[in-house]
Amino acid sequence: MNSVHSMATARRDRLKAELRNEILAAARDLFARQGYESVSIRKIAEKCGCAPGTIYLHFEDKDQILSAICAETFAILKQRMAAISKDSGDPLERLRRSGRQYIQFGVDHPYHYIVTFGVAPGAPANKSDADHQAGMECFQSLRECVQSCQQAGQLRFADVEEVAQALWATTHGIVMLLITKAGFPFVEQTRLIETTLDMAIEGIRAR
Amino acid sequence: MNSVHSMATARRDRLKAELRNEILAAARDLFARQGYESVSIRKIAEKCGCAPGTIYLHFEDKDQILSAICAETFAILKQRMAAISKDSGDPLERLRRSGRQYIQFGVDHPYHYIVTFGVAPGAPANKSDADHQAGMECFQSLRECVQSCQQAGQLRFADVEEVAQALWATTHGIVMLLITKAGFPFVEQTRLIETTLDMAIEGIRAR
DNA sequence: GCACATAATGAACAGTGTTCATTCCATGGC
DNA sequence: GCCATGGAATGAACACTGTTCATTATGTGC
Repeated sequence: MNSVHSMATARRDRLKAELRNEILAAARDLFARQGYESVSIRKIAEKCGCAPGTIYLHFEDKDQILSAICAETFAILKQRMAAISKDSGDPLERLRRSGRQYIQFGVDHPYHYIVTFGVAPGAPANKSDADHQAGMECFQSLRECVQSCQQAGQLRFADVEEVAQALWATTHGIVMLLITKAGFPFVEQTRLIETTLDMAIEGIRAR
Repeated sequence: MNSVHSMATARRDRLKAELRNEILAAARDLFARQGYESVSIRKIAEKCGCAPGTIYLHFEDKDQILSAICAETFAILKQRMAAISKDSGDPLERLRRSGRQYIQFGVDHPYHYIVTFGVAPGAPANKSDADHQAGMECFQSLRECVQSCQQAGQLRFADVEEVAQALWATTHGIVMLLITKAGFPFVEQTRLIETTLDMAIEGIRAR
């Protein structure tokens, strides 16, 4: 074979990519239904009709499967956040929508959120840089929203970075609470989220 | 033996409680250092010099060990929070001190905090009632602080529970961020904490 | 038809949480 | 002192986990 891009090679690659997608689809469904820890490689293999070992031809390890799913999902979040940050209208209201979007995303995709933002401190070397990169890009949109609020003179604070980080803490906090303390008798979720957003927005608004 | 409370029985009970505490101590240390998932029953058993099976004479399962540790941490925090909630002075300022104390506790005891508040999701049917109870009691002080703010007419919101939970989310968020994202280029820590507290307090203050 | 490269396999390995028949041993009665 | 008793401790065993790797199958190019 003198060419790397023969007809047959292309076909093989397509088939390989197909199985990869089947594995991802199976894993996505099982993770969402039963949680990451409860889903074994063998369960994923069975669901997509291949042997356990085969999965390791497509993914380095179990974590990489979750990472791949996260990458997909976070691409969506990044897109939504970026879209909002480019909207017109009152900057503070844009900031509120941005926060709402962020929180909603975390609540809707708890496992993806945990992997990217909720890693334990003791873990050595932790997750891949790609995971962090995706998360940081989402934060950038929030930063831009705060920036435009300040430029419109609507901020009570001088330091944009400071406010952006405080807002991140707030939204991150409510997501983590709702995710990890699901058993706690929280007030109705939407109402709690709106109150938190209101508190945060009114807390940074210029007087 | 005609009495259930003989001298010998008391001694046996004391020895049993001692081993229980040794197991807890070993588990607390290992969980904090390596994380819940990475610590096996056998590792705990080895560290406190007993057989794996012995642990199941003192705890129903691995989750129950974590629950017991969480209870301890809740107790410490509850004590500190309760002390502040009984202080005198401006209610909103008391609330600010309360939040500061909570955040400081988390930052000072990152591993305990993580073990108690940062557990992964997906737990089937979630935690025991004992965990809920401990959490409620700990949260009660914050609730009381918010309550007295409202009674003093200093609250912009009507629902005390709602505000208390939103404040919890905010403080929890900054603790988790500072702990789990230690590598992120945060603004100077004290300044970030004070800004966040300021944002929250000003966000709920009556106009 | 044959050789070759790659994909797929599934048994095997070291680990996990948990169980349970067995052993140990301090205690109480004689 | 000796023995029976009952709870505490054991550790082998079970069914599972993520992961590896020698082996097998399969589609491709000549």
